[in-house]
Amino acid sequence: MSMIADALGVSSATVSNALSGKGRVSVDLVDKIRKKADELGYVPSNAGRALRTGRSNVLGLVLPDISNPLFPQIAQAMETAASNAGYGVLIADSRGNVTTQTQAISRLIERGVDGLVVIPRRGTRIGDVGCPVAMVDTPSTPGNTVSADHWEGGAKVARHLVDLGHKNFLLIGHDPASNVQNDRIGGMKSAFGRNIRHTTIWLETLMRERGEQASLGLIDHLQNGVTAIAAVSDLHALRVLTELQTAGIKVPQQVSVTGFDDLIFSPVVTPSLTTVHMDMARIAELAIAALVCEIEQAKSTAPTGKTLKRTVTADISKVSMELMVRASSGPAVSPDAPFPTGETL
Amino acid sequence: MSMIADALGVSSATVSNALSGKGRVSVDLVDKIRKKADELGYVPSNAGRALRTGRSNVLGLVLPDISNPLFPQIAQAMETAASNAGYGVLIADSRGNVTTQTQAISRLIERGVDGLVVIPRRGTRIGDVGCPVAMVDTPSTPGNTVSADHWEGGAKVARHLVDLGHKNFLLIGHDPASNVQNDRIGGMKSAFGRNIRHTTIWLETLMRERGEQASLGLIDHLQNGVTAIAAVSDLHALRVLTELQTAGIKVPQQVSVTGFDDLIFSPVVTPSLTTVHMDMARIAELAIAALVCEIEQAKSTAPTGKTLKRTVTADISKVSMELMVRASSGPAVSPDAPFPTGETL
DNA sequence: CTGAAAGCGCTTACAG
DNA sequence: CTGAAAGCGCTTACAG
Repeated sequence: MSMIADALGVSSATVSNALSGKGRVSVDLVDKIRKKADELGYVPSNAGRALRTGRSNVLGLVLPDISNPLFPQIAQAMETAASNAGYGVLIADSRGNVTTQTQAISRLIERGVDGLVVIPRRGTRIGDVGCPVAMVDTPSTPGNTVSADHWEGGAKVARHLVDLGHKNFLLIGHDPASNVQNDRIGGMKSAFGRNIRHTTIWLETLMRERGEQASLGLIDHLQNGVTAIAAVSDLHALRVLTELQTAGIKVPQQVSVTGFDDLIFSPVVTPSLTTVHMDMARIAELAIAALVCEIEQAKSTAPTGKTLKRTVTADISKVSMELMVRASSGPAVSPDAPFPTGETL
Repeated sequence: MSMIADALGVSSATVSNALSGKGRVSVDLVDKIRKKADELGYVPSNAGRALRTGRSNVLGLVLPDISNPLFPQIAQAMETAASNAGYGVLIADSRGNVTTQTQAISRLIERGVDGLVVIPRRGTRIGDVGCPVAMVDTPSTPGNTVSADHWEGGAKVARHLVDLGHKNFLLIGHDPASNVQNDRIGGMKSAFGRNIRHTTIWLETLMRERGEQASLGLIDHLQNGVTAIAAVSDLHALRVLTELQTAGIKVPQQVSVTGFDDLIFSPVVTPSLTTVHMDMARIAELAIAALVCEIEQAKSTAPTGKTLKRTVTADISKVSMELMVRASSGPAVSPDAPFPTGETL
């Protein structure tokens, strides 16, 4: 910056003012300075600015464990939203447990992030960490900033299946401690009338009891009259789908299968998976906006002495989910017809 | 820091020396300073340090397009490796095209990263960006720093299938411009003797010609004697697998199917997918190590005036891939037996 | 073994 | 409209 100032015979203060567009500099000088800056390939030093302003323009993104196939969507959406707001994104993986999540958070704080977006591990609460935090989990989680309306999503798939004539459901969850999964399943149940039968199985519990490779016992359920299997994730839906297909059972002719999240493989498998899609871009935008707003306020609070109340954002905290009807769901088999046994049963 | 110094009646220089362990401070003073620092909850300012040392201790990770389901593994491995080396990771998504890749890179540079790990878009070359760059693509790409030995991986699956008696292959790629995919397919072909027949189809080409939903025409190939289908990604293998199953064809009894990358769903589908696994943790470690090494050199180069040659690391630049034999590959159907037609053919 | 001093690159009152 | 000056928090020669 001082090079520009010297080259033009002005002060560095003027250069700073010109480049930041804070006015107070004549138009021609601004032009000359801009030109010179480009010419010299000037790149402002973040460190200098950060030291002076006390803000790094970097946000931290704390993700739960890696195995979540939704991670790409989340990270990409957050990066885009942050970048549009002028922020960079530092990532941290909380690798499963709460301890590493805490460590990850402090590592980010040490790096001087201005705020944190955290996708918490199964509803862990984040204490006060000394900087603004936007939490994205599910509307029912206390402290949640923005998230998809998982409950509504559950209700949507369930209604879709009920409309197709299904009356006997198998609901598949993974982790009974997950708020998101509970909301999805809760939403499904809320859409069932009293003449709908349904049972829920939690894969983690099942696998802990019977081992990783345990069969899901799908066939038994089908013989008990289940005609629709709704999973809380496309990953589980895929597992169900392939297990059924291998047993010679036709989807959706004999059973309908639905998932959640619209994962990358969902549209390309055969039959393509009916699922519920999340508008991650929107969620990220809102989360980042909330964060940036809090950061700005924090800045203005100190000088003015006024403590601005956090804007109540209850009305924008739920982002609607979209039902994607594809090929894996269809009309229920007539309830009178005996269950058509698959060839390898 | 000055608070600690004041509280203890020493200079901030001493506090700095004590905390950084650069010696030159008596043991008891170090102890006292440490204690005080903890007591006051001292967190060193990255900005201050960065401004002074000219290094941010942050690395940039440039990823190609979001749809790559390998992204979680990559990001997580890089974050872990970087974090172990004392670096944070700033992400940037190059969203498809080369222009945004370039923009992403300059954004990271502006944020003051000390180095860049870039997973390039289909073999785009990265020019001089003014900071150390580690590129992870495939050994055959000029300028590649570290990567899995995709060629060897291809050879491994192919050999596995040949050993099972397969003599007629369908090879499935996606993007003919991808170095990685070409190496994988090249490796496969290298393992075929002269009595092996094989044809290759590229999905992107096919879909551009016939539309997104185009059938892969698998049945035709099977009727022409194909007994093994090897894809360059589990995603395509899954597509093939479900398309075959829906057509009533048994995997692996009638056809073997293999993929690449050991994606999250591969072990849980039925039949579980035979695939090739990449040691991302190792690759990330080596990439970060190479980068850190270059960064350190850059630092020491200036004062000493010596220009250290970049260490030749050709011998560690290929990380071996591991064949994961699972349920989707099996013995070839006898070449004499007529192809057993699936029920819906 | 410890301290005084300079300076990394920026921004922001303040004066002119 | 422009400039001189101070200071953000650290580290690093250099003196003592």
